[in-house]
Amino acid sequence: MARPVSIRNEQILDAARRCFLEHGYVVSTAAIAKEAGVSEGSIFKRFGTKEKLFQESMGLPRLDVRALTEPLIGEGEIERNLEFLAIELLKFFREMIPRVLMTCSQPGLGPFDRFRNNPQSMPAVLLAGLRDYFAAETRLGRLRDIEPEVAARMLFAAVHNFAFFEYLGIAAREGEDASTFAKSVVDHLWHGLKPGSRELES
Amino acid sequence: MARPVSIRNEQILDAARRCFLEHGYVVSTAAIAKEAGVSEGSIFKRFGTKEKLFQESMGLPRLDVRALTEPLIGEGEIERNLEFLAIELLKFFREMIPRVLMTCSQPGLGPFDRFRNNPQSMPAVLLAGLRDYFAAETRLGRLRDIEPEVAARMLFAAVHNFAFFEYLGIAAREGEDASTFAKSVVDHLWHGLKPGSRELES
Amino acid sequence: MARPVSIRNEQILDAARRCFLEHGYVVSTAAIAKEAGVSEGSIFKRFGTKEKLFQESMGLPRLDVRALTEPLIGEGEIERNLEFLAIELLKFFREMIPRVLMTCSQPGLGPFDRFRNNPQSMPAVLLAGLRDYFAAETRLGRLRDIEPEVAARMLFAAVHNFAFFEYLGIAAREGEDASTFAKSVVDHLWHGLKPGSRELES
Amino acid sequence: MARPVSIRNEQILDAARRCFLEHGYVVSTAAIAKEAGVSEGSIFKRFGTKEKLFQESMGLPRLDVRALTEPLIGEGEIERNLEFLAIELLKFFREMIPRVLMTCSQPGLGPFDRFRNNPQSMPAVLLAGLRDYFAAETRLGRLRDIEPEVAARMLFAAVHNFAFFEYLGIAAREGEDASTFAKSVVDHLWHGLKPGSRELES
DNA sequence: CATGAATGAGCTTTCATTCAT
DNA sequence: GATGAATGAAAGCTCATTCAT
Repeated sequence: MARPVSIRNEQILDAARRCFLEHGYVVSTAAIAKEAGVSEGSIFKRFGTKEKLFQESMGLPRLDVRALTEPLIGEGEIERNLEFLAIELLKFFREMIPRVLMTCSQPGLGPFDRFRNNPQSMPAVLLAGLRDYFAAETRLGRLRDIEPEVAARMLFAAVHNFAFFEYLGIAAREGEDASTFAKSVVDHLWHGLKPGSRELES
Repeated sequence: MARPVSIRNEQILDAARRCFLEHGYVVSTAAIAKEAGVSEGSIFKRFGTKEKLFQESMGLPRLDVRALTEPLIGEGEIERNLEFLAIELLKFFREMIPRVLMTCSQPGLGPFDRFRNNPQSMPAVLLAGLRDYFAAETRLGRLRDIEPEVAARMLFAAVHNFAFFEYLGIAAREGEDASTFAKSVVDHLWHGLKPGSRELES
Repeated sequence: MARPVSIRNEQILDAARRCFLEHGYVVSTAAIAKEAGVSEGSIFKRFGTKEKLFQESMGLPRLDVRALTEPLIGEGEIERNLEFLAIELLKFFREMIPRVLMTCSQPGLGPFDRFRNNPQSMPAVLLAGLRDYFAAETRLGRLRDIEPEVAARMLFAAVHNFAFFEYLGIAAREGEDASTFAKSVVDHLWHGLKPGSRELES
Repeated sequence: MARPVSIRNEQILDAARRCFLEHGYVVSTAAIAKEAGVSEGSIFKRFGTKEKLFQESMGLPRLDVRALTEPLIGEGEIERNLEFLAIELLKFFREMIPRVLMTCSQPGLGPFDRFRNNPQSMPAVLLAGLRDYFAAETRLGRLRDIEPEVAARMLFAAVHNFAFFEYLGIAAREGEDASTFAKSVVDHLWHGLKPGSRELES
């Protein structure tokens, strides 16, 4: 009986996300409304305030890391598994990093409250998932007796940094693509830097 | 003959830095003036616009990485050297990261223009310095025949990530301190993850 | 469907005109908003900048002088016709002069650009209209063989000066009203100053 | 014994006049100081406020019209005398008009208070001087029995209008110079517009 | 439900004026 | 006397939010 909704929330959130990422929090709600093709009134009917709109549009995606790692435990070559995980992580980071960086600009709105000492926060959960994978493989003897937290962190950090530099346009290495990077990182992580360590393999 | 200058630029820049980092770019110039203990007029006399003030106050510190690495080449244990470098990097990142993140919130003012494809940008120079150190040690045979770019990036990434998580308050590991972290990272990077690689040492 | 417009542009322009004429360009937009009974925001929504508002509110009225002169050609007594034109011109100048003077205060916004060497500008068109009337009457032999530009200019100038003095409150002659002034001017212009020229009539 | 004054008031007033005439009252005191080559402080030491500076720098020049007219009474041809007076008036108006127009923009500062109903004001005095000349010549029978106020006003108005249009850049007539204009005006004023009035001369 | 006109608080910026030297 | 650094009040303008339709 009532008039049906004709504007989808996603339509507004997508536009808001584009605007915020391009211009920062200071972009005007009028600009967002125009980008979304709706009236300013509609935005406020739905989201109440600009802050709420910002938070919702900058909401972090989730990655079910356990769904990725569990099938790998004890299966295949570890190096291949790690490369696979690196690539998957990278896809995720490419989406996440711009949003995290943008929200960092608004302390109080930002991820600070959500992240601070919160083991349920997305990065903490993600890291825990990786750590559990390394722990499982260690228990199976497929890895040296390492600290799984540290190994997980190093893989995570390498990929995070790659995505971060990519986003900022920092030219770390000429024409480096993601898969080459993943292979190199895993190779170095696997064999270590110590001289002689690789040669002993044969 | 005229009234002498009684307000140092640093006094304003420090206040601006504190305000921007605490509240984001949206903090008002009035608040900055109050924090600095000067009039708004004085701020604009010195810096012209809020944008300029933001850029100057968020200006990135430089780290002379070669001054750190050069004395290390061929000297002492590599692992100790890497731990030392990690700690120094961390000190630097703790200062730099908040500024980079904050400026990322204002595309157009931000580091984007300064970073994009610019091999003279601070992160690129820093990374190059580390790479050269790894290359030098490799040439001396003190490292396995690795890709120095990759090794440098992995160290850089690990420290960067540590500082990043620290800033965001992400609880990666209970009560982990910097020096412990550095030791662990270097240990894993040195020996690698491959089973058996450490035991062969003895 | 949206809220209907409830503020007419004229409402703002009239208020702006009153304020500018009373206090000069330096009057604040806040004062204009108050005078108009609207918010400052509404003024800027409509006119963009104070400059634009000034220009629009000080826009010069037009006088269709040909519509006035054409019915007069060859009809009635010339002296009466000229008195009629003087009175009409005066009405127009009373509205126009304050605006021209006010805009002269803002070189760059003022009438300078619109007037300079522009034969389509209001004063030029007005003068041309008068000149054509004098030329037409001269062709009909109802005027001495004069230069119509000069005659037109003299009538125009006399009325312009009357309005100018009136606006500035310069007491040129005790208690002189417009119609008396018009009669006197036309009389002197018609008969000239030369002695004996009038007496010959009878 | 005391330090001698090293800045002349004229230096400041000239600069102020140039600035006000070019940019209007809104020009900043800083700009005036720069133009004058002195410090802002010095301006305020001398003139107290911007308003006072404006008024002093826009002060109207005086013309001793009686000194011009009295030698002419009863001497030479009237037409030549009137042309001479027109040219002298024009020189004066060229200096005066920009200042009057500029001050009109600041009601309250402007000439309003000085002009309003003030028979001692410069324009009133000027006009009275001209009127007395016409009256004197009329008494001598060298003019038709006219109203001297009106004749004076017509001459004054014609020259005023010429200077006014010149200042605004209004193209009244192609390539008209001052002396031609003066001759034409006096000729028309002298002989009048009535047909036949000239021919009777011979 | 959707609109966009209207608002007013608050922003950045300017600038006349003061003051320490 | 002369300077120009410093001020702070107020300006022009923006924009998140409300509201009448």
